[in-house]
Amino acid sequence: MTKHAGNTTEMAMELGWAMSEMKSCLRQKIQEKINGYDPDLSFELLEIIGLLWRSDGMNQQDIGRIVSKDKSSITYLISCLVERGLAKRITGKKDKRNKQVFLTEKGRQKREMIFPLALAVYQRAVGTIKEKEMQQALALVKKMIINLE
Amino acid sequence: MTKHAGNTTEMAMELGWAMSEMKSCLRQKIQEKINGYDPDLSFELLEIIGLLWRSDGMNQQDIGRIVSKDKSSITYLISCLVERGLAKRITGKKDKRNKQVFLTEKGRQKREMIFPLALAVYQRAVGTIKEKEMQQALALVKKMIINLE
DNA sequence: TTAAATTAGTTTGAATTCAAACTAATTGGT
DNA sequence: ACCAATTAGTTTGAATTCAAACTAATTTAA
Repeated sequence: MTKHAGNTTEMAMELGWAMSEMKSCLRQKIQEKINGYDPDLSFELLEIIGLLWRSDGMNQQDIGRIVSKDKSSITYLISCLVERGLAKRITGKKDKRNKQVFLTEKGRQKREMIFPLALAVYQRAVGTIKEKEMQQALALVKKMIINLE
Repeated sequence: MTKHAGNTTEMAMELGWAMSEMKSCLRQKIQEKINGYDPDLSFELLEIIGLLWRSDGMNQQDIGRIVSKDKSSITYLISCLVERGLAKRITGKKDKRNKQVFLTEKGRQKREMIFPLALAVYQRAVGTIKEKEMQQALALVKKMIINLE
């Protein structure tokens, strides 16, 4: 393998670390903001309820696919949301194996206060980055995922 | 905020998901390969010992900074490596708060077999992606991190 | 039509994670 | 010189994570 190709692989490892750092920063910043309003809502729970805020009634499998968590983790986190009265599971009529997760009224209401806080952190992360640049980074990460499959 | 800027923030969220997916894929692929040789070495432990393979004698704080894990997680993972006879802690002479983590002979030997496996997965992820493209993605993620600080 | 294979979600067990509080050591301010 | 503030790492507790095995339901193959 050429030195050139070696550099790209080296950068891929650095990208992995940078990605971990970015996720860690986002998580801390967002958690800090949420704690002021709802200390019982963790960043992990927010990832799930955030999906429901944008698309109520998703099934567990789809939720797991989007956030890339094991289905047993999804079961655990959804149970936490249910325990907190923020969501409920409804068994599918057509396929009883399927369970759709819907927001409760309380869960919907949380959106009003919490979503703008999380959004603001993402906006801050974006700063002056241009849409074209973000698009290219997204496409590259997706390409790497495809290469791994 | 303009629609344009809204799209970039939306893409930043998608980037977050894609990054989680990529990490999950890397982790599974690498773990599969390692399991054939050393089922006792998890991907998480590999992240740490991998750093030591490239830079023996790092202190715990620096290790934590690079992989973006809480210092208590670093304590836990290093203890696991020590338990497995792969690493040892040496207290710094100049600053007794500091502990450097060195590989044992056994830990060094693991590199020979394991490192190429992990490297191959990264190489596969890179595929035909060019150095310039990877560089741009890395720069963007780093910019987002800076924007969050 | 029946049975095997597959799928969606749950349970279990252990590993990994982080926040908070702690100890011990060093640094900085007076 | 002394003490407060800070730092590096550890401990504790609880949350989160995934792999494996499970149950129940659906799909596929014979």
